[in-house]
Amino acid sequence: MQLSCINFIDMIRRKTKKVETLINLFEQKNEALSVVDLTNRLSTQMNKTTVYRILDRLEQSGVVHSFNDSNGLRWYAKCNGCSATKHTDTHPHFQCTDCGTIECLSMEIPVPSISNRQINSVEIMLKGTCERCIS
Amino acid sequence: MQLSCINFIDMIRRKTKKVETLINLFEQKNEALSVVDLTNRLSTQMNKTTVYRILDRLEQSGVVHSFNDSNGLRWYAKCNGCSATKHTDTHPHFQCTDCGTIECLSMEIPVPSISNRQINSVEIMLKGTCERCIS
DNA sequence: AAAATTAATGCAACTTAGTTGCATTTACAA
DNA sequence: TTGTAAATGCAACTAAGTTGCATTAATTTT
Ligand SMILES: [Mn+2]
Ligand SMILES: [Mn+2]
Ligand SMILES: [Zn+2]
Ligand SMILES: [Zn+2]
Repeated sequence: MQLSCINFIDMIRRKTKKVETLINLFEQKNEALSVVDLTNRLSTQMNKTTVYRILDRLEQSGVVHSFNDSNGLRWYAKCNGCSATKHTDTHPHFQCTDCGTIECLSMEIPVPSISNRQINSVEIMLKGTCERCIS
Repeated sequence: MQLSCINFIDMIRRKTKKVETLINLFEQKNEALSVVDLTNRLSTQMNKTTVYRILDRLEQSGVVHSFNDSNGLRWYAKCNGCSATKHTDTHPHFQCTDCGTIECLSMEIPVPSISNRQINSVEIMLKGTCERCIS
């Protein structure tokens, strides 16, 4: 956990305090974080533009990857084994329609190829009710 | 083609000229249409608010379904065998990162269930280069 | 250590997709 | 024809995300 965090910092240009703050949030749980949530939670510590830019840098470094949910909001989740040059972690996500939480799933979902088309990435979002909201 | 179009109109409350215009656009190709594109193309024929509202009604009627692409734009595509009460057509989509076009795919991609979670829908987006842009 | 360079940040203004309220018009039924 | 409910237009609004530019902080060079 702590080790991978250090690896993360190695990938980006400057390991500032604010960058560390962002990375630590992603280390805590195996959940994605929405930018709206992050800018709110960090509003006293840094400007929202800074949040956007740090997330952008983290993505380019292969630390996190981004996607949009069906409400049009942008989310980020930590990558597993990606780098600045190789973004290969395309795990599926699960969003609870009750609480909005997005979990990162470790399952592999095989996708068939399509003739005459080049598939570069696959985004899979399962939607339903999460463990907490189901009971 | 023409028959299914008539079925479509039966599902919604009033078959106005503008509603027919929208439905006809979806009948033409097996491609999804972005709301931004639609409001632009129809800007001389109807207000953008009307476009949004008609699409909303068409979705509630089971004529089309909506989703968001990774650029945060909302898209609509025609449903296959859905109704106001049963939205079961969850076909995957393919978006070309060159031209932006989104195709509806007829393939079935099996998704495993997750313990302690209720999966209600699955959204799958393949990204890459389409037939036209690949050559 | 001081100066020079480069990256990171804050702030305000901006862009734009999508929504809302309300007045008006159109469609349909009584 | 009259009454009622749905559909539409228009303007104002909301909010996520972006951009430009001045300032600050970190790193490198001398
Ligand atoms: Mn990744
Ligand atoms: Mn459907
Ligand atoms: Zn939940
Ligand atoms: Zn293309």
